[in-house]
Amino acid sequence: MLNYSTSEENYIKAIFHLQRQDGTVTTNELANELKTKPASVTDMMKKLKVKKLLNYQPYQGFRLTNEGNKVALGIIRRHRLWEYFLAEKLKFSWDEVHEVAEELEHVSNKKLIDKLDEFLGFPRTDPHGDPIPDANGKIEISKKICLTAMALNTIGVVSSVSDQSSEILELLEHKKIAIGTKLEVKKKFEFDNSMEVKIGRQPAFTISNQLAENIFVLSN
Amino acid sequence: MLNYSTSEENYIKAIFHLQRQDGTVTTNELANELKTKPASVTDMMKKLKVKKLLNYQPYQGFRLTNEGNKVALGIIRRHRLWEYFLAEKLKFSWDEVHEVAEELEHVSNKKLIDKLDEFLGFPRTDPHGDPIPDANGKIEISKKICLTAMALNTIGVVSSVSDQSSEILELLEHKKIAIGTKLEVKKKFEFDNSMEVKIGRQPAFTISNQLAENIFVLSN
DNA sequence: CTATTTTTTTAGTTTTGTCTAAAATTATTT
DNA sequence: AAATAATTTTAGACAAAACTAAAAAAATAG
Ligand SMILES: [Mn+2]
Ligand SMILES: [Mn+2]
Ligand SMILES: [Mn+2]
Ligand SMILES: [Mn+2]
Repeated sequence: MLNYSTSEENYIKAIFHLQRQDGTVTTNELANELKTKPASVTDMMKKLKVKKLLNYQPYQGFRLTNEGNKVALGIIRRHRLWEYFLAEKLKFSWDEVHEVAEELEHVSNKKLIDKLDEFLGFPRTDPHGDPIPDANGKIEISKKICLTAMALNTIGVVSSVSDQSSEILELLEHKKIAIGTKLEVKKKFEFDNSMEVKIGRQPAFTISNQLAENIFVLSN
Repeated sequence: MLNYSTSEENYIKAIFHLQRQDGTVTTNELANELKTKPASVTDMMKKLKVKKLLNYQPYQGFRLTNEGNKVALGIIRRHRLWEYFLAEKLKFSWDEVHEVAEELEHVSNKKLIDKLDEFLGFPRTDPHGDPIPDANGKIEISKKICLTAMALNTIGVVSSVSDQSSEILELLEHKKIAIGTKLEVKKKFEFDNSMEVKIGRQPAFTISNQLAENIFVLSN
């Protein structure tokens, strides 16, 4: 497998994540995700097309080819293994690991990553509950669902929070919700899509729809 | 402390190492070390001068400023900590670690490196016996000396080999010399600067000057 | 079905780091 | 000390990755 620049890798990974949700990815979407300008995206899409990582016809949006998906899974493997290493071995907290892994993921030495995987005991998920692809690029289907999608009276373990702003962290701290917290959904209100949840035997409390949309749990 | 590009860091580190030996470093020396062209070196020297990392007057060679030395020690700290991690935790052999550390050293997140240092138990030397600068950039003086500089009948522990070619490794393997081997110098010959050495109680054997110049030991 | 708005692409620059070829400077011989 | 050789710098070009402004295409509204 060839080697790609840091910039190319960041584009490839972003496309991979966006196409999970949207099928085909658009120029503006990707520019927004990578905090760059649409013109820069178009330039890179031409490059990735030449390298056969991308299906792209002008104005038609883009998807990764099979080869592109393989490359993306390699980057995600490196990212998540480093996240696990940082949290588990270096005792970083779960909200600090992403930024550092964003750089470490670009050191692409196969032996390094496979030995790291072994050293870590072949972990199945990263500190956010996302599955780690194996050495062949195989990845389990994520069991994470959004809090808004949970059935009533079922318990889920908080595994990740999509927004990483300090505002959401402040609110989560106030509500005593952290990664690992067990939440039970007791009621949902049609009017504003707010919900009441419980932690263990404590009294139920209310969560707004905006907050619930950003909380993901591993269910039963 | 500011952030520098991978390319800048590679130049800074190379100057640091060359000036240990030579006092002031020349354009050709550095070009040769970094496998680049003299014109590229001159360009970069101008940049590093503007950033006040370098004392440089055209045609006069260059030296790092105090600030430049500090930056270099930070890079060397990262490099050697990663080398230690690769050898000690991931079980890389001593001749494989350098190449990977050459990339990892450019991920410059202070917390990452200080936590890594702690995780590793604050090691004092890397797998080649070279001292690791502490978080403040303090570094012990290396006790490594060249095999050619050893006194007769003293024992030294092989700690590094400056050449890393497969040719030298083949020869070292044949002579049963590895990192950690205890060598005793028994005789030196003026004619070709070859020497006779012993490993433990085994019979003495001959080492050429070219080979001896590339072997470094920690003595008593 | 036009007209307007939004999205995307193109054209032309900029910055960083590299290179080759030529010019300038310094070092070494004779 | 002048000629020659070696080293270093400059000038000009190029590739990667970004940007701004303008043009082109697609989507949406009236
Ligand atoms: Mn990244
Ligand atoms: Mn993650
Ligand atoms: Mn390096
Ligand atoms: Mn080393």
